[in-house]
Amino acid sequence: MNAGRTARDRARAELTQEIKDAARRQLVAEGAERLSLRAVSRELGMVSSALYRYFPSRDDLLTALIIDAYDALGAEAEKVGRREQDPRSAWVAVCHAVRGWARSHPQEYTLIYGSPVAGYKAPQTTIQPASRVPILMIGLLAKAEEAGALASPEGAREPSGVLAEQVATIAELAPGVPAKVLTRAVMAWAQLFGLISFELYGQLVGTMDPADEFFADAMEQLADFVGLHAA
Amino acid sequence: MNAGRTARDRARAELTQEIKDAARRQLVAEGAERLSLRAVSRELGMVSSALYRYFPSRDDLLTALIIDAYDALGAEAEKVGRREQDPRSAWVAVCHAVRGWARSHPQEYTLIYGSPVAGYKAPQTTIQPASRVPILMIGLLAKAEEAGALASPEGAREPSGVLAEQVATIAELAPGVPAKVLTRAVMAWAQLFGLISFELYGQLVGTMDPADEFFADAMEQLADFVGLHAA
DNA sequence: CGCTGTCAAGAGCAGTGCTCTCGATTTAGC
DNA sequence: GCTAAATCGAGAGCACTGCTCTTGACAGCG
Repeated sequence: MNAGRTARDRARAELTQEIKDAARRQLVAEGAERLSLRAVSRELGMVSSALYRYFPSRDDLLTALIIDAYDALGAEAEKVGRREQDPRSAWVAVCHAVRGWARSHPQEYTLIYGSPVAGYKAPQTTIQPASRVPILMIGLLAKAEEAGALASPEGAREPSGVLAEQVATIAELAPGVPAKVLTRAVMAWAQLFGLISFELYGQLVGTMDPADEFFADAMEQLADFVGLHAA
Repeated sequence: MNAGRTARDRARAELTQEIKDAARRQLVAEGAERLSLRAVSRELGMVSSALYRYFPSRDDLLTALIIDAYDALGAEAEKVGRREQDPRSAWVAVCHAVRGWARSHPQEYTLIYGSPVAGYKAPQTTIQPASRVPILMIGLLAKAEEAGALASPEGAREPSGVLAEQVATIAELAPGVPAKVLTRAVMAWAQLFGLISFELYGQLVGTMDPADEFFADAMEQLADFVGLHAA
């Protein structure tokens, strides 16, 4: 469990964590674009230039927070998903868990699923933690398929051309799941985040807000849509 | 067409428009949060403090741009919608128009449908232009219903409780359209913007990107989903 | 003509990200 | 154990930002 060999290494690791924690507090309180290195350094009682020994730029600090946020959401979703036996229940529970996490961590949600921070270019290191939840949900479809509890959607066209190739890359994660289900899964994925973003950013005010019942209804319909049988 | 009576009034109206135009250029080039009053004033050859005679704050300038963006998208969608006879074709065409506008005006799209700018609170004046597109799409459903071309979705539960009340407020815009269709319409609305945001913000990279075929397929399925018959 | 309201300009405040230099301290190699 | 190298926090400074306040000039109206 010894993080580093020398005292300096340990101190560095600890301080790095403290910086991230202070930055996260600021993020939660003020939002991503108001996250200020100088304010973080003030909170830690150090001078602003010292921060640059730990994070080369503000964007790098943001990247660290982004990865942490993806991992936190991924861990939460996986935990909830494991609790359910039946794939459909797990799918619906994961959807509700994602919404719950987004509502209790709106700034972190915005950081990863909102519009990108100006001038910020996400590095490759974020895509692995970013794919935890989608992989989890695709996995649930595969599990349902194995159990024979996945219906192939009616009326949907069989993907062809470029779309068929794209679906094929996803299909590697879920052998046996029909292509028509996979395109619907991506639709469902976007639907989930569209609804959450609308709710969080006030686009539903005046109509479906508060959205608890509407969201629950939508998630049931979405589970039907991707072919998950009701238990 | 005379904007103001005195020369001063006319100059003021012109300058206000010039400020908005310069600000929009900056928005397109740099993004909303990098929009700088000082840079706008530099471009116009005036001093920064003079801008405050026209827009009391940066947020007020943003509000003006937001309203313009909503109106531009709304006008575009309405134009495309009018070109189509059949409600389903119009619905699908409007969806594609929204995506097209978003792709050609990503910063303006982000301004109105992305995560809110930090500390910015949208004033009431934005909600009327914001509702042009949803009202248009609900109207298409009502038109289809009148023509007897709207199928009531199977498998969907009839809304009850709070949800039923919420749907009732929407139903005033679309008399005759079944409640089950209206909840699906809101889902479709969120689906559309979820997909566009995913595409714009790189969440589809590695899977469905480029998204043209996928988007087209999704929109057809979505039209089915809300009960619009294929022509 | 003179008053009043409007205007652009400029200085200034408090804040930002980031760079560079400067001693002090710790680590690592011999 | 001693020295050279790496690392560290501190501080000054640059080029920005939104915004406020004051000042002096000008236009419009009675």
